[in-house]
Amino acid sequence: MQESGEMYLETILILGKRYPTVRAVQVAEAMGISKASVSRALTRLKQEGCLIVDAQGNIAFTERGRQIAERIYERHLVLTEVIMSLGVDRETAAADACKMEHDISERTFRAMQEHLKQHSQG
Amino acid sequence: MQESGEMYLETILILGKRYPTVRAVQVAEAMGISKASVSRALTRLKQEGCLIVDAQGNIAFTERGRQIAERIYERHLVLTEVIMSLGVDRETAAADACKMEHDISERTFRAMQEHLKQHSQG
DNA sequence: GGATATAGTTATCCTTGGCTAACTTATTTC
DNA sequence: GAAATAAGTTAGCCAAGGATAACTATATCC
Repeated sequence: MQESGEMYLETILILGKRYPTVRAVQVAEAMGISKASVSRALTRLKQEGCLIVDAQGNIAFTERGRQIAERIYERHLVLTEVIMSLGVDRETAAADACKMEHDISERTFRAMQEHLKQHSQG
Repeated sequence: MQESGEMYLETILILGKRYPTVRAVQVAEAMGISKASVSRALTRLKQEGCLIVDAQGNIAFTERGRQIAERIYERHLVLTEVIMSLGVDRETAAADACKMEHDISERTFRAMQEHLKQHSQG
């Protein structure tokens, strides 16, 4: 799974928390890219078994797709908090988290999460 | 400057610390990519005013190129230490630092560096 | 000094991931 | 129900950044 695929899945997950249904045009709007690009990306993500799109154009996750999306979204939230705990403003922290969430190892992510727990509870 | 350009410059900087001269073939070897790819990348980096290659094939930095290389290399070293300070092994930390070094904002980087200072000095 | 090694370049191809333009298909709305 | 709007797809373009293959140029080794 490439960074861009993960970004699509994460965006769809977040849209799904706000709206009863999610369609391609909302993804394009949310990500600030053309609907042509979204259309092609959705085709790839369907082929990769991450998404299902019904006849009405409603986008749904497969189990695999949901797992990837939730993993990335959890990383996004935790990494944003970790960076903010160092004194960085929320907007900068979120932007940096959005890059890091795709890159870092499970080990480093868990270590950062653990560090946050220690320092937010203590 | 794209991530890949930064990786070339960082690699050349590190090779320059170990060897009196640096040539394309060493860069290819160090990065594990073909010399054709290196050749084309060096052409781009020359055009962007980051590198100079003499008639013998020796690669040298311009001021601009050196600044980019050193900025990334400093990030690499500091981020590796930051991640290791969370209990992650050096190899994993270095691999993650290698991704993060290209992505994160100056603000977040400095905050991480500051955090490391506090916690290493005690 | 001629054959082999090594180094570097060029041409061509691939994939990813953007774009616009043009088309089709739905859905509204009068 | 016809026209207009919205949604989605397809085709073709671009740049980045990899790859091979084939070539040139330069060392090095009998």
